[in-house]
Amino acid sequence: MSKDTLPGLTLCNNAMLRRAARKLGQFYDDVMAPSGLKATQQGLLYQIHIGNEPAMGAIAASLIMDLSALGHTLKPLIRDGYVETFADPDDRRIKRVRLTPQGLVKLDEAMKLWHIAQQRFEDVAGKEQAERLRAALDHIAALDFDLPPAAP
Amino acid sequence: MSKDTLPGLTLCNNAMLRRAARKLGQFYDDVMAPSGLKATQQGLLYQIHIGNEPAMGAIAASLIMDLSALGHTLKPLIRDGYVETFADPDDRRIKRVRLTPQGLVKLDEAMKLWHIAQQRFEDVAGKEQAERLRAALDHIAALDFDLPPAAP
DNA sequence: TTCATTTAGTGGCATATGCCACTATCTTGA
DNA sequence: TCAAGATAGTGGCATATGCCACTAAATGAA
Repeated sequence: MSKDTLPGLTLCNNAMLRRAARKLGQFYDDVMAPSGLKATQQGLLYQIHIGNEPAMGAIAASLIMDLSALGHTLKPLIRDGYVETFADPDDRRIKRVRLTPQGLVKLDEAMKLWHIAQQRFEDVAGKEQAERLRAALDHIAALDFDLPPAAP
Repeated sequence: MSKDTLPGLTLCNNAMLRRAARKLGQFYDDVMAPSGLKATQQGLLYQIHIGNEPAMGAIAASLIMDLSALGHTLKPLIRDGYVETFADPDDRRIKRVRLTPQGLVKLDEAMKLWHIAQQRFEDVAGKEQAERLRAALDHIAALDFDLPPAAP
């Protein structure tokens, strides 16, 4: 196969996913910029908000994110006073997370912008398509890629 | 609306996209680990390979990636001797990129692993579904979110 | 030709994410 | 009860990505 006829990156599921994520991330970030939050941060604040003072591990699990990555991502939000953590009294290994009052205010502000971005996306991409896409992405996130171990 | 009944993050197109990207990225990275390349690096090497000594701007455009981000991402690959750059003789602003011989060898090695990951993904997710997903993602990447300027 | 404008990249700074080694806690089995 | 093993997070290091200010080079208009 000559190099000139090689298929592009459109064949790689992972590459396409990342590429679309960059595109959409830029758009959502753009719209959210006035709040001073990135879309990822807004999403994280929201996840904390809807959780019941969730443990870090629980947040990481629902976002399918490495626990240490979550810790890093949380740092600027704690530094800026939007989030605070406290040890679970029943198990001091567990660190729980909650929004501060300012965090709640900031989340409200960010959610307004999020709605704008979300609406604009669905206007452009189509509401049905967006819904199907989210379902497909949720499905992927739930897949199990482990090879079944040889049954004993 | 009570906090307990708030919808989860499954409603945000961007959050779902990032979440799926983390999941799939972890899987592809896992499979590619023996090559010492991350999936992103393999994708970048491939993109350089199929291009005709592409300019940095051209690569960034096809990957929908910030030009400076591409520059950063390229650094470890240059440091490890897989990629080299040279100024375009006709326009010295332009910097072109190509694989070194070792880069080509490494890409071959990585592509073998990529095929395994890709195959496994399509086994688990379904070949048809994967194809539809890639098409949907490509569609999103091509969208234009700009609000139409008020017609003069 | 000359200077303003546009184009292509770079470098610095900041967030996003992951892996690994290590610490602090719980849990459990002897 | 106590030591081995499992759990939850942290910190360090590395890559992934973006924005902004700045430089170099080409283009275009006066």
